[in-house]
Amino acid sequence: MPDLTGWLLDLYPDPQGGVVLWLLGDDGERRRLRQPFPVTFYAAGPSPRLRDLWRFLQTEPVHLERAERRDLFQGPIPVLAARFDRPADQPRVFRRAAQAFPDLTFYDADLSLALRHAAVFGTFPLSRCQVAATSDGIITDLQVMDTPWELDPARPPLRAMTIEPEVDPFHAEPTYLQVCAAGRVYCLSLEPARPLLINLAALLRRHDPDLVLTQWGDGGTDHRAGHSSRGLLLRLLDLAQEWNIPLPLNRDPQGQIVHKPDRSYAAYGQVIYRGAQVHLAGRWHVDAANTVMFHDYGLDGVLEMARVTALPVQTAARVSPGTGISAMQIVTALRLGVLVPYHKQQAERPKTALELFRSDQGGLVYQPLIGLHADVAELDFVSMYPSIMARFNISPETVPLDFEERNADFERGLIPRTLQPLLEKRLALKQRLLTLPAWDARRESDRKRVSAHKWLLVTCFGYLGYKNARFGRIEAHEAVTAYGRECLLRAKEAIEDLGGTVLHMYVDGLWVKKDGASTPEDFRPMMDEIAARTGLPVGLDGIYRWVAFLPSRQDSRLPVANRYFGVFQDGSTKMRGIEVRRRDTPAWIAEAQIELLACLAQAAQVEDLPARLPQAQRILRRKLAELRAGRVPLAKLVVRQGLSRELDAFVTRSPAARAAGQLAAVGKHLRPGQSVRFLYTLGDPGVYAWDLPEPPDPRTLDLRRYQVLLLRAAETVLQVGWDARVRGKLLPAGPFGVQQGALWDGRGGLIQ
DNA sequence: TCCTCACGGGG
DNA sequence: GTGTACGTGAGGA
Repeated sequence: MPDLTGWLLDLYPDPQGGVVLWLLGDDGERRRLRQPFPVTFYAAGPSPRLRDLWRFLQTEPVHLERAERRDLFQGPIPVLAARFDRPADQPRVFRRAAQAFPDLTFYDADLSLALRHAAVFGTFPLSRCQVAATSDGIITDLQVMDTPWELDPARPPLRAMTIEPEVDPFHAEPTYLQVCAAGRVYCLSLEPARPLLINLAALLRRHDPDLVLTQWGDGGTDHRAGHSSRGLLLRLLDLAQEWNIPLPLNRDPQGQIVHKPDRSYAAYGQVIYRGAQVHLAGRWHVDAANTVMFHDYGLDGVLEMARVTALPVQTAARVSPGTGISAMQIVTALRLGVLVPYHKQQAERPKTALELFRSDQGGLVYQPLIGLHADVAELDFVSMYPSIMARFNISPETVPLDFEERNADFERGLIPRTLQPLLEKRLALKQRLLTLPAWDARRESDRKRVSAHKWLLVTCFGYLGYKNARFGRIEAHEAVTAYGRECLLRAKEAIEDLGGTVLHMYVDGLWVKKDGASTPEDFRPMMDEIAARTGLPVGLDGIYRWVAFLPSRQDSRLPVANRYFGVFQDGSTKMRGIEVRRRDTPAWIAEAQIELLACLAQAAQVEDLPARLPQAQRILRRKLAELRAGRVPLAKLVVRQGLSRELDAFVTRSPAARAAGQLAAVGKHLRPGQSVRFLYTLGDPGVYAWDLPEPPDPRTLDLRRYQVLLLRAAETVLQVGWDARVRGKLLPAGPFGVQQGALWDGRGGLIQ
């Protein structure tokens, strides 16, 4: 076979030995190729125990030898190397070894084949490959011609097919599938099964898609049975078996369809639910309804995630960014010849009081000056924590060193090496976004790629602080936050030295005022000075015409960090920490708050704000009238809240728990991490779950409850122009005079 | 008044 | 096949 060039689509273990690679050739052919690819895991420990392990493994299909490899912290150590010509055997043999020798330390033992391949050949999903292969498809040479860091990689002519039922199976039983391929739409009735299967199989054969994009193809929970269920794809395969009609969902006839059950886990201080997964061989299955942050970064973001992490597309689509950055660290380690510790699943033990005390030092927060402020610049450090790790070479193996020492020439750590190209690519994409004209099709795609990078960078920091992480170390985590605080304080000094006032600081942002300064150029010297004093770049998020830092609701004399809203010079608004930003705020309330703020935003300067109040009051009265007249669509009044635990584990029956209870009563069991939707209703139990079979009765709506929610949200934004004692008088700065409830009479009525 | 629970932040 | 920490605010008891 002559040399082939094309894009790498997929890579997985070959049961016959080595790996299977799917290549989308420049000639448009999809080829299944095979490549010998031995993999090795290592064990370290006392010599007699390693000899025992050697004897233990002798009956297995493995080559054994003594060797020396580098541990990240200890440097070179003696190890027993176990090499497999058939990577498919490695997980099973390792499990046996780990069980029999729990006292030994294992390395490179639980690594995905794609990452190992990436470390050796530089492959990643959709990498441009040049391949020499024998006539029966065995690769003899493989060269990767590009890197994950290209801004404009050559776009492969991917074929996509979407398969979706017409409704979410959680809400109703679907009756047909809508299938789109090559610009055509087909509707396939789910009943009867025989023509469905024959037609779907024909479509799959005719279009032979590289990507099968579904809604609910993965599945999730079976709400009738209360356990994990078979999603759309598995149900189709069940049917195919029942009717004995082959359904070629897999492109690889010898490949397995991999099914992973659903689960709930704790992450980021909350519980997350992940539905069951179905992975195909030789083509990708992506379930848009079961893909982490698909709405945030879409298919472009998923492909970008796969490129930079080297995780297979189907995995990249479903894992959290934490796993993505971890994958990148693993590849870095493998390339450096550093051993990757086996990742034990340790139960998290409660932290001791000392640990709690130690970890108490997070980002620096400087309480804001409550009130309205004009001509305020918001300066943000760009990707602060990742930049600190890269700039000051903070990595588990390089801490502790103090701030000044950091500038000295130390060997680059594992984490900075991993982050550096990511930071550079993100910056380059962001810069290009600023220059691309609005009509350029690359804009949307770049935006999504930037978003995917952001999440990788953000989680890298959190991951450092997790004690079970492969390359985590709490001291490194603390070093990052310590540097962050140091940089923020240096920035404050720089601002004050140049005559500015810092109104508020929050982890990586500063809100700054300076007499006579109102344009970006006016703030430029400050930014340059901050960059010079900290070594980190700062960006100008914008200059507010006016911004309001809100007081605490519990005690209006106290400021709270990060509750504010304001209007930039270009007329756009920014809000943080208030009702609109919360996922559990009903759409109608959020829209009202946005409308009220848009009304205030028409004030070009602070002095014009009081004149906006009559208009704001009219908006509010109109909203209330809408509600009372029953003209608000019920869907816009739905509250959506996550559930952090199983139903019987709730100590207090919160509205969300009561709504979940109603669903459970009709057999729809929600698992931790899933969310429940409900309306506030009159009487007991005060809520009505949105997903109950019977539609809610609009007459039972708790209108007073919604009025309270509306007026509370209105009060949050209107207090800037409203004083309870001096009606309509503006309070330009300093504490607001408004008290909680000043706008309304407590019974849902508006104070006139 | 105290306790429980959900949420934010990053663009 | 994951991963922070902490403060605020709302609702229940």
